[in-house]
Amino acid sequence: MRTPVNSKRQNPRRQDILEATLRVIGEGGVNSVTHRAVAEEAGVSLASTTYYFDSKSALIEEALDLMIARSTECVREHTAAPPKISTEELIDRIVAFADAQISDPQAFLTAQYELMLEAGREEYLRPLARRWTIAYMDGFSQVVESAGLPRPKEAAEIFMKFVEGALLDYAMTPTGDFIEAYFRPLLTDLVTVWAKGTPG
Amino acid sequence: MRTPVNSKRQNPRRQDILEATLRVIGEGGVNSVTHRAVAEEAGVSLASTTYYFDSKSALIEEALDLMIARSTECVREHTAAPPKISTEELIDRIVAFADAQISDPQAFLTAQYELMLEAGREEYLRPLARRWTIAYMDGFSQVVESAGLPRPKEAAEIFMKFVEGALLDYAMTPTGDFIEAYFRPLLTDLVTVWAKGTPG
DNA sequence: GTAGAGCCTGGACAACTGTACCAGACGCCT
DNA sequence: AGGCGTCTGGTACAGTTGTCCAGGCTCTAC
Repeated sequence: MRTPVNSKRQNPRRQDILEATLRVIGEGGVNSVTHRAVAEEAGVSLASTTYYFDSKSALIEEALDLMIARSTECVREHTAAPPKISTEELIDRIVAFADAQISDPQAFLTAQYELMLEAGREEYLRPLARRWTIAYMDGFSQVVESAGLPRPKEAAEIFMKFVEGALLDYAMTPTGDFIEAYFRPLLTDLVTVWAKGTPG
Repeated sequence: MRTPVNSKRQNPRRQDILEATLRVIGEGGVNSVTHRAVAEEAGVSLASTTYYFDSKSALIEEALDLMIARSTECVREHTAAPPKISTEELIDRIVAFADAQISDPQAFLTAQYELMLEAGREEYLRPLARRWTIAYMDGFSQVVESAGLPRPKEAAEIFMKFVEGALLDYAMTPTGDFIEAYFRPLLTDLVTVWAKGTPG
């Protein structure tokens, strides 16, 4: 017996298929994923997709897993902060995060929200979605705490919901200068009001 | 020539099909809509769905139209307010609205967000989605103004995004006492902080 | 070289899809 | 009664889908 050179799980072709799947999801949504569409996008044969993944849902689940991993990484990047930052820097960081979310192939933003909705229906996606929410929440909590805002837990919770709602709106109708013309002013209002108006 | 007693557009069976379509959307998402599923749900023959609607997308579009009409009605109901209300009543009204959104067949909540995402992709849904956003925004603006909060436009914008984000989270992982245990406290924080901490 | 194990693919299959067609049933007017 | 639109259910059909499998390929061990 020999050790397989190409272990199924880390075969580069397998990765290509996953990437292609994400692209397909981004373009047409989770439900536009078909073996054929993915295979064509990845430039591999149809059977490859069923060879590397037990079923379509397995493929989708793993693709979403990958997406979440990246999204989580993105949150961490933008929220990892030194112990003390100013309110202005807090705002900058959240703005930078939102910007990253929509600048990256805007597709993925939509895909994230789609996953959340799908998770409301499909049991097997719940853990994934939950993991994602927690990572989000952790990041926000940490950065808010670093800024020394009063009642950081509530603040993080509120800020996060606001960001989610705003990004969802953007996903629906992408507009030109969303970040600077719309998002930053509102976020600034929200954060400064919270910083000044909240009893410690 | 006679005027048809049963104009196609207001035939009760037609309405049944639309209602059934909404139920199907609520249960399995927009993409789970098939002529056969709708026909079975409505208890009519397969051909009826193609008889009353030119195509599947026409059926879906009209169903979403109906959904939006109801959702808009719901917003109006909860935000129509006398010229002067207290901050507490503002909170109560928004809470009541959120409660209505999730208590009604929770399905519809998911369907609304799905529509928003779909609108980001499909041109033909944009007008629908835009109409919906505007109605939402109008309602929030009005009720916030009635409460005499400072900078009502910004407040409405922020509150609405927060509500959207929170409801989206609920759609993802419906939890027991969402409204009273989670939503109301956070909203109260947000509104009172805004009311007290914002320079007029 | 040869054998054989793992890797990959073309092609097939049954299931399901949107849509169209048709023969007839119902209700209403003359 | 007769006749004519309105409506209904059954069925057909072509296209797409997920999944499977038999066989071809490549590489290693001998």
